[in-house]
Amino acid sequence: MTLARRMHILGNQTVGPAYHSVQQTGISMLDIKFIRENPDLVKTAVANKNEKADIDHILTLDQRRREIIGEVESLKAARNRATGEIAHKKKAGERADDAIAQMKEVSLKIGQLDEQLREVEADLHTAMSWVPNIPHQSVPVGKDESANQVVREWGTIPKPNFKVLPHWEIGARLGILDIEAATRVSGAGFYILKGLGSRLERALVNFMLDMHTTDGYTEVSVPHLVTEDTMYGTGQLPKLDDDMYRERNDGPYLIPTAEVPITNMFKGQILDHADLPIYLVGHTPCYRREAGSAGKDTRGMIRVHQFSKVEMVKIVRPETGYDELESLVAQAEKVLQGLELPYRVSALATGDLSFAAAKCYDLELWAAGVERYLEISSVSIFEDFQARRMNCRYRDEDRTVKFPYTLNGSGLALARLIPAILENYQNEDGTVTIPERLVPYMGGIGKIG
RNA sequence: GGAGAGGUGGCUGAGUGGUCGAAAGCGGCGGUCUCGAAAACCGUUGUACGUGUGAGCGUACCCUGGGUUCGAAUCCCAGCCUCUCCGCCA
Repeated sequence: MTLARRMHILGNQTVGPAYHSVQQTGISMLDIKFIRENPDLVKTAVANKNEKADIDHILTLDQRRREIIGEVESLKAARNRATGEIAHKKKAGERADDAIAQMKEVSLKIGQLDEQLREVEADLHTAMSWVPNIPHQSVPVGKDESANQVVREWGTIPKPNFKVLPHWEIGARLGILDIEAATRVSGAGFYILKGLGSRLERALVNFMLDMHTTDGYTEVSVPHLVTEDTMYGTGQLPKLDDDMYRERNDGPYLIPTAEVPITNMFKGQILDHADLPIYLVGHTPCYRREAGSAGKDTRGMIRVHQFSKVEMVKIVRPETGYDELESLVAQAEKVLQGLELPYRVSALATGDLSFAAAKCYDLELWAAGVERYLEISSVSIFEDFQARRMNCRYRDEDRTVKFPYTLNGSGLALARLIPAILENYQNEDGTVTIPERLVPYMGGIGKIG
């Protein structure tokens, strides 16, 4: 299931905290000016994404905000002038009782207006935080995944002349996957890999990290616990609150993907244009409550609360953004091609697109045992949506400060990749062949069983 | 966990209630000089919001959030973070 679908299931939204540390007047996710000038375009985007942000309410608050600012700032200007005069008089040894008394009144009024402004801005910010990113014009319009478009397929789907066992069965028989033990330890929705199964996961991680770092990505090892405003920065909050684990009530969150800590490394920073593009790759566990998906994919390791994933992140100049998206997809595909696993690439429809994404490709690979396509990678571009939320900028050659584009893509998710290998590389005698490129990473072992 | 010190512009670092968005230096940018470069010298150099067609004008920002005051980088309170020492520990 995509992030988008998971979010739709969540439904009821509660108003989250104010995310003060990132909050800045006027900057939220979309530029308030953009909403002001293109209300209909934004409304259409909200509808196409099956979201329900109230744009008219935002416009009203924005109008009110500017009215108050006009009023309070002229009062402040007057006060600043008077204050300068008072200072002058005091210095000259004169009294300034009248002016001080007068300014006392003015300051009181300013305090009241500031309070009103604070409230309006808090409301505005909350409302803005629920406005999703606008889909790119190339994204197919459609209410759900049925409108997704397959853009290409690679490899041929094998048609074995024997019954391929689902991964949980072959895994159990080979003694490399122990779902029961995982349930004993942690409850439903976990997996334990043993022996060559665990070795296989490690081999895959190393294979992928080696490939990506060879291709110019810098490997990072990041925290799995992050603050609330970090979650806000990449767009998980406020919307996905119910789908994430959290340490107590106001403690840090467990990351649902390495995208979160890696992208937020640049939160609040002004990068130099020479630093761009930034390519990073990291391997972390991903923790997901999977709230709302109870009863789906209950068997095996397809849908679990914790899984391992290699994630790629890019921070790039806006003008290169969509080229970077294509090369990022290609990078994820390269892993599957290296493992000789057949897959297809789909462009997600507007209704299947995640809250923060402008465009997204899913890589789905065929799993012979469960006889269906599994989403193994999601490659997205967020344009400047995340950069705005994080307040991450870069200084361009002309010295102006701009928002970069951010992208990320799985490269890849282990809890989908391992089942695919166990099923697609399964032999009639119940053994599993190791993909050729992986054999060196398996210490020369070419077959399990 | 205990005890101290501290968080100022891209960086270093002054500033302890009043024309302070903030000295100075470094760095950056522009210029003079040069065949070119370095050095030297001169000039310039924050971000956001509001307003205006525009030059501009106004407001806010010295970790964050409150408070005191006619007026806060400067005083008070809370929080976050950093550093040093002690203790504990993978």
